[in-house]
Amino acid sequence: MERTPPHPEKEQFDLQRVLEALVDPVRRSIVTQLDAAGEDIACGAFDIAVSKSTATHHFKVLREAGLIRQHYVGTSRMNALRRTEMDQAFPGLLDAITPRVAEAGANVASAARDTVSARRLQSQGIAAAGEQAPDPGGVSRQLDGPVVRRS
Amino acid sequence: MERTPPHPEKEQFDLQRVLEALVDPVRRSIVTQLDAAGEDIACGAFDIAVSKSTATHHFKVLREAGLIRQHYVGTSRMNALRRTEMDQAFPGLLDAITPRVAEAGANVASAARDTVSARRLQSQGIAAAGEQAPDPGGVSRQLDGPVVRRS
DNA sequence: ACGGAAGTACGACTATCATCGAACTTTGAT
DNA sequence: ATCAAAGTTCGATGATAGTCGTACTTCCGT
Repeated sequence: MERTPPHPEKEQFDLQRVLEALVDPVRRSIVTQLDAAGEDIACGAFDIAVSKSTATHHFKVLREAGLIRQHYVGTSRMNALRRTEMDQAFPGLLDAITPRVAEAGANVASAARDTVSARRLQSQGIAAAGEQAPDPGGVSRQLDGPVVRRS
Repeated sequence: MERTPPHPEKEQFDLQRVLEALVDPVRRSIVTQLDAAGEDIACGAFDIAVSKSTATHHFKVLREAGLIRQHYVGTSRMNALRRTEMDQAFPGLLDAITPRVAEAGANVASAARDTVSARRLQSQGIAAAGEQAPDPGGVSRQLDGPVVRRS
């Protein structure tokens, strides 16, 4: 491999694609973790509750939307948030969906209140990664095997 | 009827729900038109290329996400953008997805570049409402009959 | 050279959702 | 009273996208 996968240019960023990428809780979680870390993170080092193949899919969607930049380091694929470029393309967007850490007198209902919305998560058996999710099933960080799909 | 449908409180706004509402091009177009108009608009007065029943569905999703407020005036259902509340709940979000009208020296790639993404639109036979969409099919504003679905 | 680690690719399965038409309701004119 | 306008509700349908497992590829130690 070695050859870095295709990344869109900043000028080619498409709002529709970006939103489609960000609407998925798992992908938004990836973006959030990258934003919080402030440094590159390997695909396998994320706290997400999906199988490897599914994770690959999510990273691909994020990359094609221009949200992350990927490059290899050994067998590991590192991911970096394309903060600056995204901010230039769609000012305020990442800030809006990134959990705020309690903003002084500001409203409480920020992205921090994003409980990773149990709704679709429950219906698909996804364990809420970080946040304050109730996590009724007790699952929260599987090692290798993906999430059990009830029903 | 008369009785106004259920609207979520500002404190109940959920990022996941809001994003799911905004990811649809038709719904985002509705929000955009409301934002541009600055005043209430009746359901039937929007420039969207879907049938009435589908439109009803979209308005419901927007309302349940807290993006719009609906109330009856005669047989017409008026829609208002809940700008202030949304801005308090998720600062910058609406600004980020609302087409900017060329912002001085700022980057060009703003939400204005959202060509309503032909991608899924084409695949579903949706006519791009406003914007600068190519609109290959020539359809752009159906009176009553909805969009033809090719294949 | 071998084996494991880290991902990717591919095909299959499901659930969701945008869409429509037809039937129904409500309201305001005529 | 009647009618039309404006929406809603109710299935049905079709496409998309998230998910998984298996098989395959690459790279790095040992």
